Amino acid sequence: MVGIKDVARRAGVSIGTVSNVVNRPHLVSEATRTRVLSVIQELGYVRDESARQLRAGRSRIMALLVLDLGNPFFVDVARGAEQAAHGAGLSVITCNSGQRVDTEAAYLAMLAEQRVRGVLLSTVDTEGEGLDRFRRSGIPHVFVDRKVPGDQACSVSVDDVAGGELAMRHLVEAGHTRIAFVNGPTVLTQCRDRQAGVDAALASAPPPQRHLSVLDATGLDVASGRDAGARLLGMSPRPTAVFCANDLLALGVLQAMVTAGVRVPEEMAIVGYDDIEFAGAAAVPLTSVRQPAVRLGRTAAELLIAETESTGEERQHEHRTVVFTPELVVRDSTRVRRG
Amino acid sequence: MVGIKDVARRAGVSIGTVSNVVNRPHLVSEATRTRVLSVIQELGYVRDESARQLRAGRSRIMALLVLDLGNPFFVDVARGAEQAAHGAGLSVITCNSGQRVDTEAAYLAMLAEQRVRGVLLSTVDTEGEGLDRFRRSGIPHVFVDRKVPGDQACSVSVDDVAGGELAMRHLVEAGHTRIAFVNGPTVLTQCRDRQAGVDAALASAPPPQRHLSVLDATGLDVASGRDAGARLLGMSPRPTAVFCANDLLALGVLQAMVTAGVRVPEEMAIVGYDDIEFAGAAAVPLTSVRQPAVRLGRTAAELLIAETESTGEERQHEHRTVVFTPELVVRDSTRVRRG
DNA sequence: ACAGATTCATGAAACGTTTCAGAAGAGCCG
DNA sequence: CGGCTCTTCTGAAACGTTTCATGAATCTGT
Repeated sequence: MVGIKDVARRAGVSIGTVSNVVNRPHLVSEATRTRVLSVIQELGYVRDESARQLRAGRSRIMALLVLDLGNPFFVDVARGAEQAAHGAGLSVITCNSGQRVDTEAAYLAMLAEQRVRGVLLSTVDTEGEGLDRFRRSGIPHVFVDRKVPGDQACSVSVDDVAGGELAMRHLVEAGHTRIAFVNGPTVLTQCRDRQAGVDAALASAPPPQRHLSVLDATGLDVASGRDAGARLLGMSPRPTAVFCANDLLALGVLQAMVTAGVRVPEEMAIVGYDDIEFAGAAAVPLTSVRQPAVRLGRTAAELLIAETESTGEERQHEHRTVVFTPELVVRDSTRVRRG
Repeated sequence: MVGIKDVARRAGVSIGTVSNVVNRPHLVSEATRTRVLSVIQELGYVRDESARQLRAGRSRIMALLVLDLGNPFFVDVARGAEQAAHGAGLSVITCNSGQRVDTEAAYLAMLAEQRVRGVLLSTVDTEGEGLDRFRRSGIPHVFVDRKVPGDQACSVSVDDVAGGELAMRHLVEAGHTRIAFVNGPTVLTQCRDRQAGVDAALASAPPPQRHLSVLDATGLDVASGRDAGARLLGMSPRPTAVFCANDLLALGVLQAMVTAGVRVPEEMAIVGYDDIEFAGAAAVPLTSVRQPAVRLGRTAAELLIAETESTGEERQHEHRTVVFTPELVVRDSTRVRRG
């Protein structure tokens, strides 16, 4: 593999000069610069980033570790992060843990060894071994979609308690009294918070008393939603409304209802969460709690960039905690149609 | 930042020994090994991968460069690739070009500088500057979802011509004579091939003559599909069936139809492509051409691993070209319902 | 007790860059 | 012409690992 030495020899200059041509072209005379560049072209020289990084000390890569790329919500987060990162001349690499703690830990270890410039974290783990070790590695990081005490790290999130409340209040106000909540794995703070919102909404609701059934789904995907839907169908008395922790779950529940011939929303109202693009295109367009996903990713990346820059120059970095507010988007799945 | 030296000093051994503890533990006595490990633990030492890679010569990262993560098809491809890569002890990083040629070129350059172990390529570019330079860098790579002559590189793809033919023949057999084809950007070979399949199906169809309108969408996403749907609605005489190069386009077209009150499939039959999970959950479940996405990714990664291993030991590597066959999944969007 | 194996630890070279102090030459001023 | 400054280039020292030849110490069998 051709290295900087080969270029130097061939162009009849020192390796320092070649390096300057690549990194600080203004320090090199027009003549030598073009000569060196043409040799680089000719030999197909590609700088070895590991050597560069070893010496220069910093990487130009920002990583994004997400819970599940199968959820379009996180794809939007990634989009936002890329916008901001590219603006700052950084490349973004995405790592998908698929909500597996061990995969997540493996990625965290890899990113730490890689000495990435910074990492955007959306992890399952909140205080396990893997995450802990990573945090001690000293690599700048920002939590995405999880609120974290401001003295520990920056974080950008959406108020999940408020979101859960929004959804449940909507169902309560529509007059439902037997309501189900299909929650995802409660190891996820998002799921716990949304449930807290649900509970709060019910606690503050005016009489009469509502009955809430909580169904725990095994995952946050469409298949788990179908399972939950089947269980829902078997209940008696059957709830008349269901709030799902996630649009994917909601889509699965919806499929189960459609297949079983249960009319939505007349016999079963459904509310999802995230307002992914496919929610509005579903068999029955889904009412959902919208989160500003792209903005979440962009803001997180901006915070991360600010942090990596500040730690270099000033001594101090003040962690920031940004919390966005979710918004309810009402569609047919909870709206009894006229006519 | 704590390095191998610090560990060595603190444990009272040489740096070579520390390295052995980490990489070839069997060469180190039980006693020193545990002592060194506990120091590593205590100091929170994390190996610097750039130094390691510089010396050891090879990375342990496989990259996947995809056209568009917003398309669940590619997320499935990524899933498959991860399965195979993890099996071989490699980490996968995903880079999303979003179909922008310049972003793509930037990622390719980054991956080359990074001296990644290998790259799975799903690019817009087929013979541009960026891709060319990357290929000359000598990093092993396998083309995913694009067939490439076997003397150039390995590739794993699905027969897009056959897929296009499958879809169009289905519409012809259902008796449609005014048919539209909503195609994506024709810079993509996938789109060109699917169109070729469409043409072939029409050419070989028995009389009467069919009329085909080709609409070029600006992207391969839902929004572009809505645009195309609007154009479709404005045509007169309006086609009675439409085949979309992509499920996302199809979902957009479907939305436009539903919004305009055009009944699907009675007034407008729709066929999509990819059979993403959301296709079956759509307002009207979509007929679609299914591709084995996960298998595509897995096979490609396996080929890549084989290539990286063979070039090390033997001198020869025989490029392989794998082509899968797509399959038509018929759903309500083309099936006139009984009753 | 001794040669030969075996086990374990060491020290230094190498990997391909970046960076920096300084040399060489050119241009300018008095 | 001597002393400046400027521009341009050089050579060597780092960066933090891995790896390998070498050496010291212990074990094995006779």
